[in-house]
Amino acid sequence: MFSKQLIAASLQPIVLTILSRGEAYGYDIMQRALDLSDGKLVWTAGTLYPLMHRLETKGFISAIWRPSEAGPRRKYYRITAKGRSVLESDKSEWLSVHSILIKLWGPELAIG
Amino acid sequence: MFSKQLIAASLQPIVLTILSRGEAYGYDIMQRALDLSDGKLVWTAGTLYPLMHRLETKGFISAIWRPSEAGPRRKYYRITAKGRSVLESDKSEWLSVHSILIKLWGPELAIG
DNA sequence: TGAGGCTATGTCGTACCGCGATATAGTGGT
DNA sequence: ACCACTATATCGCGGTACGACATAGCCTCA
Repeated sequence: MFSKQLIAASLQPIVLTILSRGEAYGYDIMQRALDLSDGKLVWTAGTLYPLMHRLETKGFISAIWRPSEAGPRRKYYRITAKGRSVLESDKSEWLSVHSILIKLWGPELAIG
Repeated sequence: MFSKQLIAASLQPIVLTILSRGEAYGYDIMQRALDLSDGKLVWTAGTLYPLMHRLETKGFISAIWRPSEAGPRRKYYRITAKGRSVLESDKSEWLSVHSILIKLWGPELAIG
């Protein structure tokens, strides 16, 4: 679907944004990303869980184990204050690069 | 400046877009990217030249050596038909991911 | 003459990361 | 009993940004 690089660039902002709306567990986050992208953001467990661990190690999110009503226990994540600040800078970086691309893809005079 | 991942996601589209306007050599491409990003896209030689070699190997660009009027000889690159087609799909992938992010971040950011 | 700076291209090593493969385990349907 | 879905975890491979280093031509200033 999307290139490895594009996935890499959008993974963290998407996960942090989802968590900024409230706590969620890994598998749920995968499903939500799949839904809101019309099936285009196909993450696998080998992609998501290592990312969640990295985000936790860096202090961007925190985790709590909770039993499920039906099925295996779940690890619920919450975004931290540090995570929110990182999300804001991720947003601004993305929008900055986007504006450069739009400028490039616009009229021919975009390049000196 | 920008995260490694964002750089990785935008490098190829930016280089291919610049070359879609006409031939250019590596060092020139670095300078142009620096200019049109107001100094934010700071690529180094260790980033750019291996990329150019990869793009050439993949058949997205082709190269011709030419002497410089003053200074070392230059390797001029041109985008190929395959490269143009890759650029189009890069564009559409980027815009697709962008629209997902904008949707996530809310309509107020879509205006700016 | 020569030292430093800019242009111009190249390679190597390190660190990081997406992702397929694999493992483990609880629950529910046929 | 078997399969599918849920849920988390780890390992290894391949790809890649980037700092460090190497090479070389040209120009300016002392």
